Amino acid sequence: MNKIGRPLEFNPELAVKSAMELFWRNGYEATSLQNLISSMHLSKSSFYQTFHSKHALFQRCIQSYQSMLADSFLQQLNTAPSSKFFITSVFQNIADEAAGSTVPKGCLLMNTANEFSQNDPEISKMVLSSIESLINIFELAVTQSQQQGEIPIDKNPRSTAVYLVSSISGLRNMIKAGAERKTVDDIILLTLTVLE
Amino acid sequence: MNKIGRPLEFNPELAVKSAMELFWRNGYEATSLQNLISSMHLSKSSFYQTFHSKHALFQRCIQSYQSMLADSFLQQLNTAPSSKFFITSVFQNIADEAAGSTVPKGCLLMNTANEFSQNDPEISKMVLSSIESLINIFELAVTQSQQQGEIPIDKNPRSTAVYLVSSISGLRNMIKAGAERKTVDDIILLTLTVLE
DNA sequence: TTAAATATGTACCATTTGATCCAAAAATAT
DNA sequence: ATATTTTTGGATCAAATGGTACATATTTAA
Repeated sequence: MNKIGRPLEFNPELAVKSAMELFWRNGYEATSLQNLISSMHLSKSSFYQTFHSKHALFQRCIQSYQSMLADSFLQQLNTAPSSKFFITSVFQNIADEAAGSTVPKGCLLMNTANEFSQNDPEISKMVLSSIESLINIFELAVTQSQQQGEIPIDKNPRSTAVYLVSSISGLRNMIKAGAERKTVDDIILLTLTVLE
Repeated sequence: MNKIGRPLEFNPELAVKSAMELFWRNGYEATSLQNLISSMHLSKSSFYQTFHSKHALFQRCIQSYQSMLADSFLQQLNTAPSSKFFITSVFQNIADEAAGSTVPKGCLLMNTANEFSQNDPEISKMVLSSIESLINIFELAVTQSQQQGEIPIDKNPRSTAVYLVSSISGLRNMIKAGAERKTVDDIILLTLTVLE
């Protein structure tokens, strides 16, 4: 199947990525079409022809975010010295958000859950299933870590994974709220005692 | 000092309360002036004369929310059979959000931290100090509970309080995301093991 | 009863919102 | 070179945004 007609002057994947950055940083409502087409470097007509609507683009961004995050986690898990090391390093990386100079963005999935709550069925469904897939990764990590003798065998992997994801969400909230580094470290310390 | 002129036809306190409900449920951006004056039952001119701007009203709502929540917590803490009972019942009450038929609203303070992140200095400051005051209540509860012999004396009250607030925030996020009741219960169970 | 003070309703404001339309430009395949 | 296909820029859209102006209504104090 050959391409016909004038080719795109922009990279849709890259455009989605910069849109995702905007939504991630500012949320759905607070991101205007102007903001989007400016940072995506495309015209309004190209925008609508390619992405159909702000809402549709947002869904695409959520999916892009979810797969980006899942890939990153799985890669980290595979290359970590141990599965428990992976878990702790996830928390440590988040803590660095609190120390960083840039405005903390949190997690796009949780931000979206927060902004939309259950008011947009389509979005809700995507967010929930995305979070579910992240939970699965942590469940895998916990199970592996138990096999590696780092986490007591009596802990339920699924429950532990859900707890970790919930904790991460809370931690990022605290960071967004402006919690100091010490506070963040205290939270992480206590959170991880559950794995012992 | 006598009142002069035509008296108000509405109760400002009550109006703030219904505005707070809206902001709580939908967030700042997604709540329009139309939404506000409709549910507050007042005209645009009365709105601006009394509350000056959407932004100013929002700040007032945050303050109202914070004192409402603090009062409620302190009252619950004082009437609870034990301080640890207070802590666990806070989590149980939140869990009921997940079972309830209404759309979960989360916590206005955390919702706001999430929506604004660090982009509005005035709001940020208010949110952070409000959260701080909630942390203090939990710190008091932990200290009392330690004196009552329910929580090990080696736990740091402040760290534990911060952990609890962070956990609550995460839990409410999960509920907003649509987590099932069983998932919510699992999270709570693990979260509270830190107090043992 | 009159003057001062305040509240209210209506009309209005510029700006921004997300979205559409269409003519012109550009690239490909034949 | 031409027909086809597609992109692009700019004009335009109605609706909604937060906010203001002002004349009118209503109440109080003197």
